[in-house]
Amino acid sequence: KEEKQQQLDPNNPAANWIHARSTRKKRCPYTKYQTLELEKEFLYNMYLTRDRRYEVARILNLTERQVKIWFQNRRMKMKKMNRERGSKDIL
Amino acid sequence: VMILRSRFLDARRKRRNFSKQATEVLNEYFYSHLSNPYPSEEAKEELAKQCSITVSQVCNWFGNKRIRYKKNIGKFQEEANIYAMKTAIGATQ
DNA sequence: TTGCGTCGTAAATCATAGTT
DNA sequence: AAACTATGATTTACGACGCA
Repeated sequence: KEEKQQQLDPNNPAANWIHARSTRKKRCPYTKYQTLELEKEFLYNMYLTRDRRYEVARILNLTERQVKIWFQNRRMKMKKMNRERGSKDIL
Repeated sequence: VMILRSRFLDARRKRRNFSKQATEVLNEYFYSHLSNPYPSEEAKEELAKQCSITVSQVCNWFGNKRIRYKKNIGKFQEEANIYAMKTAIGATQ
Protein backbone atom coordinates (compact mmCIF):
# COMPACT_ATOMS: atom_id res chain seq x y z
CA LYS A 1 0.00 0.00 0.00
CA GLU A 2 2.79 2.34 -0.84
CA GLU A 3 5.41 2.23 -3.60
CA LYS A 4 4.72 4.89 -6.15
CA GLN A 5 7.33 5.65 -8.76
CA GLN A 6 10.58 7.41 -9.34
CA GLN A 7 11.29 11.08 -8.81
CA LEU A 8 14.29 12.85 -10.35
CA ASP A 9 12.23 15.69 -11.79
CA PRO A 10 13.47 18.82 -9.99
CA ASN A 11 10.15 20.57 -10.42
CA ASN A 12 7.99 17.57 -9.68
CA PRO A 13 9.49 15.60 -6.80
CA ALA A 14 6.77 13.00 -6.65
CA ALA A 15 5.31 14.43 -3.50
CA ASN A 16 2.09 12.47 -3.60
CA TRP A 17 2.49 11.66 0.05
CA ILE A 18 0.87 15.02 0.65
CA HIS A 19 -2.20 14.03 2.58
CA ALA A 20 -3.99 17.29 3.35
CA ARG A 21 -6.77 16.51 5.80
CA SER A 22 -9.08 19.23 4.56
CA THR A 23 -11.93 18.90 7.03
CA ARG A 24 -9.81 18.56 10.15
CA LYS A 25 -10.39 20.92 13.05
CA LYS A 26 -7.53 23.33 13.51
CA ARG A 27 -5.45 22.62 16.57
CA CYS A 28 -6.27 25.01 19.36
CA PRO A 29 -3.89 25.15 22.35
CA TYR A 30 -5.62 24.64 25.67
CA THR A 31 -5.37 27.23 28.40
CA LYS A 32 -3.05 26.84 31.34
CA TYR A 33 -6.07 26.20 33.51
CA GLN A 34 -7.49 23.52 31.24
CA THR A 35 -4.17 21.75 31.04
CA LEU A 36 -3.62 21.92 34.76
CA GLU A 37 -7.02 20.47 35.53
CA LEU A 38 -6.57 17.73 32.96
CA GLU A 39 -3.21 16.86 34.52
CA LYS A 40 -4.77 16.69 37.96
CA GLU A 41 -7.46 14.39 36.68
CA PHE A 42 -4.83 12.26 34.98
CA LEU A 43 -2.91 12.01 38.22
CA TYR A 44 -6.09 10.82 39.89
CA ASN A 45 -6.51 8.11 37.26
CA MET A 46 -5.06 7.55 33.82
CA TYR A 47 -8.36 6.24 32.44
CA LEU A 48 -11.63 8.07 32.51
CA THR A 49 -15.03 6.72 33.33
CA ARG A 50 -17.84 8.03 31.25
CA ASP A 51 -19.10 10.13 34.11
CA ARG A 52 -15.74 11.72 34.88
CA ARG A 53 -15.28 12.51 31.23
CA TYR A 54 -18.60 14.25 31.11
CA GLU A 55 -17.79 16.24 34.24
CA VAL A 56 -14.31 17.24 33.18
CA ALA A 57 -15.54 18.27 29.76
CA ARG A 58 -18.29 20.36 31.29
CA ILE A 59 -16.03 22.06 33.81
CA LEU A 60 -13.30 22.87 31.30
CA ASN A 61 -15.65 23.76 28.51
CA LEU A 62 -14.25 21.13 26.18
CA THR A 63 -16.12 18.44 24.29
CA GLU A 64 -16.08 14.89 25.64
CA ARG A 65 -14.25 13.92 22.50
CA GLN A 66 -11.51 16.43 23.23
CA VAL A 67 -11.14 15.12 26.75
CA LYS A 68 -11.05 11.53 25.54
CA ILE A 69 -8.38 12.34 23.01
CA TRP A 70 -6.42 14.38 25.53
CA PHE A 71 -6.21 11.34 27.78
CA GLN A 72 -5.18 9.12 24.90
CA ASN A 73 -2.42 11.53 23.98
CA ARG A 74 -1.39 11.92 27.58
CA ARG A 75 -1.01 8.18 28.02
CA MET A 76 1.16 8.02 24.91
CA LYS A 77 3.25 10.83 26.29
CA MET A 78 3.73 9.00 29.53
CA LYS A 79 4.70 5.85 27.74
CA LYS A 80 7.25 7.76 25.69
CA MET A 81 8.71 9.43 28.76
CA ASN A 82 9.13 6.11 30.53
CA ARG A 83 10.52 4.39 27.48
CA GLU A 84 13.19 6.98 26.77
CA ARG A 85 14.29 7.27 30.30
CA GLY A 86 15.34 3.70 30.97
CA SER A 87 18.88 4.87 30.37
CA LYS A 88 18.99 7.51 33.05
CA ASP A 89 18.18 9.25 36.26
CA ILE A 90 16.44 8.37 39.40
CA LEU A 91 16.19 10.78 42.27
CA VAL B 1 13.38 16.57 45.51
CA MET B 2 10.21 17.02 43.53
CA ILE B 3 11.45 20.43 42.55
CA LEU B 4 14.69 19.05 41.26
CA ARG B 5 12.84 16.33 39.42
CA SER B 6 10.45 18.72 37.73
CA ARG B 7 13.29 21.02 36.90
CA PHE B 8 15.05 18.19 35.15
CA LEU B 9 11.94 17.19 33.26
CA ASP B 10 11.32 20.74 32.16
CA ALA B 11 14.83 20.82 30.80
CA ARG B 12 13.68 18.45 28.10
CA ARG B 13 13.27 21.38 25.83
CA LYS B 14 16.93 22.14 26.09
CA ARG B 15 18.23 21.14 22.75
CA ARG B 16 21.23 21.16 20.59
CA ASN B 17 21.08 21.07 16.81
CA PHE B 18 22.10 17.71 15.43
CA SER B 19 25.60 17.30 14.13
CA LYS B 20 26.32 18.08 10.52
CA GLN B 21 26.98 14.41 9.87
CA ALA B 22 23.68 13.35 11.42
CA THR B 23 21.77 15.88 9.38
CA GLU B 24 23.63 14.61 6.35
CA VAL B 25 22.48 11.05 6.96
CA LEU B 26 18.89 12.06 7.59
CA ASN B 27 18.73 14.25 4.51
CA GLU B 28 20.24 11.53 2.38
CA TYR B 29 17.51 9.16 3.44
CA PHE B 30 14.81 11.76 3.01
CA TYR B 31 15.78 12.81 -0.50
CA SER B 32 16.49 9.31 -1.71
CA HIS B 33 13.00 8.30 -0.55
CA LEU B 34 11.16 11.43 -1.64
CA SER B 35 8.32 9.41 -3.12
CA ASN B 36 7.63 7.89 0.27
CA PRO B 37 9.68 9.48 3.07
CA TYR B 38 8.31 7.26 5.81
CA PRO B 39 11.07 5.08 7.24
CA SER B 40 9.99 1.79 8.76
CA GLU B 41 10.59 1.12 12.42
CA GLU B 42 13.71 -0.80 11.49
CA ALA B 43 14.96 1.98 9.26
CA LYS B 44 14.33 4.47 12.03
CA GLU B 45 16.40 2.43 14.41
CA GLU B 46 19.21 2.17 11.90
CA LEU B 47 19.14 5.91 11.27
CA ALA B 48 19.05 6.61 14.99
CA LYS B 49 22.10 4.44 15.44
CA GLN B 50 23.99 6.08 12.60
CA CYS B 51 23.13 9.53 13.87
CA SER B 52 23.60 8.84 17.56
CA ILE B 53 20.14 10.12 18.38
CA THR B 54 16.98 8.43 19.62
CA VAL B 55 14.26 6.89 17.49
CA SER B 56 11.90 9.58 18.74
CA GLN B 57 14.27 12.20 17.48
CA VAL B 58 14.34 10.51 14.11
CA CYS B 59 10.53 10.60 14.10
CA ASN B 60 10.54 14.28 15.01
CA TRP B 61 13.06 15.03 12.32
CA PHE B 62 11.05 13.32 9.60
CA GLY B 63 7.80 14.83 10.80
CA ASN B 64 9.28 18.30 10.71
CA LYS B 65 11.05 17.69 7.44
CA ARG B 66 8.00 16.37 5.65
CA ILE B 67 5.74 19.22 6.65
CA ARG B 68 8.33 21.91 6.08
CA TYR B 69 9.37 20.48 2.75
CA LYS B 70 5.77 20.24 1.65
CA LYS B 71 5.06 23.77 2.82
CA ASN B 72 7.77 25.23 0.66
CA ILE B 73 9.26 22.89 -1.89
CA GLY B 74 11.01 25.74 -3.61
CA LYS B 75 13.06 26.58 -0.58
CA PHE B 76 14.40 23.04 -0.48
CA GLN B 77 15.06 22.69 -4.17
CA GLU B 78 18.74 23.37 -3.95
CA GLU B 79 19.16 21.01 -1.04
CA ALA B 80 17.18 18.36 -2.92
CA ASN B 81 19.47 18.66 -5.93
CA ILE B 82 22.56 18.37 -3.81
CA TYR B 83 21.42 15.16 -2.17
CA ALA B 84 20.05 13.76 -5.41
CA MET B 85 23.49 14.24 -6.93
CA LYS B 86 25.17 12.73 -3.91
CA THR B 87 23.17 9.53 -4.03
CA ALA B 88 23.67 9.34 -7.78
CA ILE B 89 27.41 9.51 -7.30
CA GLY B 90 27.25 6.96 -4.52
CA ALA B 91 25.30 4.57 -6.73
CA THR B 92 27.92 4.84 -9.44
CA GLN B 93 30.67 3.57 -7.23
C1' DT C 1 -21.76 -1.91 15.66
C1' DT C 2 -20.66 0.78 19.25
C1' DG C 3 -16.87 2.47 21.54
C1' DC C 4 -12.74 3.14 23.70
C1' DG C 5 -7.83 1.36 23.41
C1' DT C 6 -3.00 2.14 20.90
C1' DC C 7 0.06 3.72 17.10
C1' DG C 8 1.71 6.85 13.78
C1' DT C 9 1.20 10.98 11.94
C1' DA C 10 -0.20 16.17 10.29
C1' DA C 11 -0.11 20.57 11.40
C1' DA C 12 0.34 24.29 14.47
C1' DT C 13 2.84 26.10 18.07
C1' DC C 14 6.47 26.52 21.42
C1' DA C 15 11.23 27.46 22.97
C1' DT C 16 15.55 28.23 22.08
C1' DA C 17 19.82 27.83 19.13
C1' DG C 18 22.16 29.98 15.53
C1' DT C 19 22.59 33.92 12.23
C1' DT C 20 22.64 38.62 10.59
C1' DA D 1 22.74 43.03 21.57
C1' DA D 2 18.35 43.01 19.30
C1' DA D 3 15.91 41.14 15.41
C1' DC D 4 15.23 37.50 12.68
C1' DT D 5 15.41 32.65 11.06
C1' DA D 6 16.18 27.66 11.57
C1' DT D 7 15.23 23.70 13.96
C1' DG D 8 14.13 20.23 17.44
C1' DA D 9 10.25 19.14 20.63
C1' DT D 10 5.54 19.33 22.21
C1' DT D 11 0.71 19.81 21.73
C1' DT D 12 -4.12 18.96 19.43
C1' DA D 13 -6.74 16.06 16.34
C1' DC D 14 -7.41 12.15 13.42
C1' DG D 15 -7.36 7.86 10.57
C1' DA D 16 -6.42 3.16 10.76
C1' DC D 17 -6.72 -0.75 13.06
C1' DG D 18 -7.47 -3.83 17.48
C1' DC D 19 -10.37 -5.89 20.86
C1' DA D 20 -14.46 -6.66 23.84
